[in-house]
Amino acid sequence: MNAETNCVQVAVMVPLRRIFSYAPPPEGHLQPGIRVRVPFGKGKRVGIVLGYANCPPDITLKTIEQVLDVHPILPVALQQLIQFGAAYYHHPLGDAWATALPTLLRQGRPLPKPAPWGYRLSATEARTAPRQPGKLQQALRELLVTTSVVPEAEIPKELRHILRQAIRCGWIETVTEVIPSKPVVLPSSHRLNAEQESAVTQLRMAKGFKAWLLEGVTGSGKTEVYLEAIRPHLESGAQALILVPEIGLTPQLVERCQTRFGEHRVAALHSAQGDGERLRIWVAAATGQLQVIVGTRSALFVPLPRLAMIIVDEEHDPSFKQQNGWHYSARDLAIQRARLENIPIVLGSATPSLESLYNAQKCRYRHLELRQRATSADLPKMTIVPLRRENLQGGISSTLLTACKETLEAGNQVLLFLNRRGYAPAILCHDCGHVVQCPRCSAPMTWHLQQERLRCHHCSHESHWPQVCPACRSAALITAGQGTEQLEEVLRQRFPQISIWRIDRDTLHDRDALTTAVSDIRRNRAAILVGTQMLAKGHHFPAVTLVGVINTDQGLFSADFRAPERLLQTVLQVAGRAGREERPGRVLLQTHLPEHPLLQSLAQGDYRPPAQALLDERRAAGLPPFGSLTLLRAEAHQRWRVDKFLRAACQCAPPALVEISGPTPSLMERRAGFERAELWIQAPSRTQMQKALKLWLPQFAELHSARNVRWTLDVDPLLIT
DNA sequence: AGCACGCCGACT
DNA sequence: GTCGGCGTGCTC
Repeated sequence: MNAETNCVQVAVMVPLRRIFSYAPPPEGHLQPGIRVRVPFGKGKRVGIVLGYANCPPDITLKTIEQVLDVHPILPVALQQLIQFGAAYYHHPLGDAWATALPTLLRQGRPLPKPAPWGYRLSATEARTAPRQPGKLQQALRELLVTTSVVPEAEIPKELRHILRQAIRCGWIETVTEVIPSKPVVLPSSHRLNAEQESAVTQLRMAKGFKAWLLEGVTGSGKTEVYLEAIRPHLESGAQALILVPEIGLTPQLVERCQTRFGEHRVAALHSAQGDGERLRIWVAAATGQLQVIVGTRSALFVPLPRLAMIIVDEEHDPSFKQQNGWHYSARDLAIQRARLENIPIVLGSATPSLESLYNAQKCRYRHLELRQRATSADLPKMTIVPLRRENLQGGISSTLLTACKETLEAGNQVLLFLNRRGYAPAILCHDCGHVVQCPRCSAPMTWHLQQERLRCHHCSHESHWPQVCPACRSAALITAGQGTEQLEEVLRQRFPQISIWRIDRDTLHDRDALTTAVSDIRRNRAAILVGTQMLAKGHHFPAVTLVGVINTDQGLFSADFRAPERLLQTVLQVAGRAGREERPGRVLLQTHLPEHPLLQSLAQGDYRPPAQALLDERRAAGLPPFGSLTLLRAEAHQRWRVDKFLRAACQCAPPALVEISGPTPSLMERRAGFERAELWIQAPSRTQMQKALKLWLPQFAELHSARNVRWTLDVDPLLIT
């Protein structure tokens, strides 16, 4: 045996930062990217072949038990993407692969055969003269004689059952691979304005890798630009990938793509689908049968052999960053994928992340702007409502109540945004001030009136309303603060005749609930919508002319340095719900800090000036996107173990490359019964950060104090929780 | 992450 | 006398 081929390197799908070696199977040479089943410990695991290596002959290797694929399960570019992403986020390679593959493939199921793409006359049949009885048979034959392969989608419905019969008889055969048929000319769309036109033209001219930031105010028709930019690619048979932050946004976008490009060319891919359905779509994408995939984070890894363009919609949205397991940013890795596949990528948003704005300013991205709303509706007017000395009812000022009344009387709709579920975010003792805490987290319990339960929003803990104060035994416990449930209650008392919808995770249970609610709302006249984040994203409510932001101040005091940025983005996002169609809208921002410069700037209605101010603050503080940030988080049942580990990690840090602060307790010191703390690691550049982590990580992984401590690295963290 | 081995409390 | 708690150690 060749010295270089005596053992196979396998990334086993376990969260271990190691590659395992196995003796080759009798099947012969295995290409990188092929799945194998290997004996591992007591059991068996699925792994990915990485290549061959020269192993010392004295160690005994187990043998690869089963080769699961004939060809690599992912094309080379995606293999490289996973490799890159695992290295960049310092995550075990096998686990990164597990995250990237659909569940059934991860579990070792064979790659299913693709559904038939089209049909043709079998070789013998094509030569013989037509002799099929019956009109339908004759029609089918004529259809197939004129074209070499007829796509599934072009077979008329009434011929379908005859087709199945003909396949059984053998005079027609199925074709799975896509045969690029005559060039498709897709029906053209409605008119673009000059800005959209110019953006589309530039995007269509892009050749090879190039990143674009498409910054367009809400209602400026970004989606239209995406669709028109990918159109020529689809017409020539290529594919496009559209990433969206949440499942809630997929149905409407998929529908829009389908009406324009044809139902059979477009599919959604997201976690609410069943494993089987997901795999079917994955295979159809991988064989080129589907041309447009609209998907959430994990759809980034779907193989698309003729991929021509990637779109990341709402690129600023934090959902693109995975919060557990492999902490990757689908937006950042999408850029890497575009680079590896040498294709253009578009990041779109009305409120781009400061990272992307900065990259655009540094000319790393080409900047496209849409300043006009596509419909002639004006941007809503924003007004600050000072809350000091206001008489608040369930958190609503009389100013906002009056505005609601006027709006409803005019037959229009009101949207009230409050990013807090439940009835009250806390309950406290009127006598001693004690706040009822979750026993397992350092967070107050939220009161849910309908279910009559106290719930912790950070772990699964629930309890009932306490009889007496746990601290002083007083019975005078009262709710503190307002959640959406309470807001809804107050509004029902105030406007008994008006329909009120509350949209949050507590009122919407299944995945269609939001879509149903949205269409109900659209059919209604005067109505009030109360909701959290969920309501703010993407949906159009044409009759909404008043938006009230109940608790604007929430984002101004957070210890998370990104909170003000998110505040800007969220407020402008909800503001964008108002005054679409031809009705002018207005937005009222309730605040105790009316003079706050950020709010003053935001109230002008433009994103850019306040965003630029925040960017300048970040520069001064040396925070991202200026310099690179990584968090080393640790948690354990005992606080001393956490500190001991983090201090030991500090000790062995490569000097001069990075600046370390901490250990500091996490924003939420206790969560689900774990004590948590973290180290802040800063470096002047991403490159330098990577260099340091590469030297550092293997060392602290070996630390004695690392036992009993769960630790994770979060490179480019988004939420400081 | 699993899964086993390994030493100390409340039960048939 | 056992059943079983989760501490700790390993997985080619």
